[in-house]
Amino acid sequence: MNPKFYSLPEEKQQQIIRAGFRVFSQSSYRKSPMSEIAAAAGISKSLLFHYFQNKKELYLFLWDTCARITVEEMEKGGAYDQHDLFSSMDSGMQVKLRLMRKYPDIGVFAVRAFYEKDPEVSSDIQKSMGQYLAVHAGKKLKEIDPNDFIPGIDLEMMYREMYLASEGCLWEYLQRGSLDIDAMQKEFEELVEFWKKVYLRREREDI
Amino acid sequence: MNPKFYSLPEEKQQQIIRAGFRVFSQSSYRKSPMSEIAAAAGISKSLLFHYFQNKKELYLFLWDTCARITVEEMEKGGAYDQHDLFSSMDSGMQVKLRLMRKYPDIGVFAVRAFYEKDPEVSSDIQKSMGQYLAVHAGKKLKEIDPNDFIPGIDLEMMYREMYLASEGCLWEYLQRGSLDIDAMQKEFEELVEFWKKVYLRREREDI
DNA sequence: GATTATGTTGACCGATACGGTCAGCGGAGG
DNA sequence: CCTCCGCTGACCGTATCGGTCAACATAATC
Repeated sequence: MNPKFYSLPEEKQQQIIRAGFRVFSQSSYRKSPMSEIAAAAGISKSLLFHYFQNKKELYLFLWDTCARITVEEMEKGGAYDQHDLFSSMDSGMQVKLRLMRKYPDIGVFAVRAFYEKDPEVSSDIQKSMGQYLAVHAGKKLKEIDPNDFIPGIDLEMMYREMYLASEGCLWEYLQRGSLDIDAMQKEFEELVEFWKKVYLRREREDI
Repeated sequence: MNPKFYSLPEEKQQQIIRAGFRVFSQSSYRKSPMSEIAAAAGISKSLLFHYFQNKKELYLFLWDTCARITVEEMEKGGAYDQHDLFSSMDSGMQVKLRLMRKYPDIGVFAVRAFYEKDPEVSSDIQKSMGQYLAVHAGKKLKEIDPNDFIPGIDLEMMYREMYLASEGCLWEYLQRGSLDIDAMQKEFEELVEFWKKVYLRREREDI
């Protein structure tokens, strides 16, 4: 790819990246035309080909960018640090939301790219994903203390249940085209409050 | 549309419908070619045009079929009947799962069609949706008794939380291409059991 | 003001894919 | 043998695709 892309004003770089995420998140690789990305970025198709040699290069660049900034933001946001269950879930979601504010379609793009079947790119995606997993694996949650929670509860189910509800929340907002991240954030925080009240031992006693 | 479609063996009708749901659920209306649907259905493009005058007619037929069979199955499954919270949630999900067994992509198709922006079909979709809503609206849940649940719980939050987790569960399974409905059903039942234990008053006392 | 370097585009190319048509194949029934 | 009918491959005109290129605009350099 053309190194001049990086000397572009940051605003313009992000415009192009956002456009790429947007278009590639809506259709498969093969059905996402360069012309559409250029139009969404507000530049000409020629200029897009000036920065990226071909479609594949742009696609893999976007995938790499997606993975890179996700890890960066996660580290910056302290999502890998050792906290209690709720606050680590909270910091993880905060990072996700901050990322979506900057790049609204990054989440859907990541999922689509990961499951992309087109032989022109699929193997590269899988290989790259493997490297990222190898580097950042093993960052686990601190062992949680069962005594913090209401007695008899299935902690694994509780965790999975919270995860699923978070995903469902995200997915529901993604469905409507115009995603209101402020509303999402507020709803997510309400969810966490609700879980604390229901699942935590001491909080329950306050009722 | 050609009435001969209905005199086709049911198996073949379903093949075509399934293929339509599949292709239209993966891309937008404009980017879903008839040739791909025909190939997925195992018939020639010509034959597809023999049963449906054009792409739009097929699309609207699929949308109508989707709405019709959903309502039919919901009624047959007793999802509109008056039950307690958990069992009505359960029967609703059972219907959804049974539908997905027969037409794996019907759910994603419905969502995509509802949010479809293409002017060639969007207005027809919205109009048709309005009619369905007008007919089947107002079927509400029975008033639930707060005394059944643990004291002090926010019932509205509880309901929304359960809804979100169900959606998140569905969405997660949909992401992996090959969806294992049996596993989904099992996991959903586990979720309901978990909720009962955590949210219901008498169940909690059993612990 | 002339010249050069840099950023950007519209027009264009060959190839492919699209929605839709149609003549005709092949098998079953008369 | 003929006729009907389900079904297809080949085809048509057009649109769109990935990618190229000459040229325009703008600003810096001399």
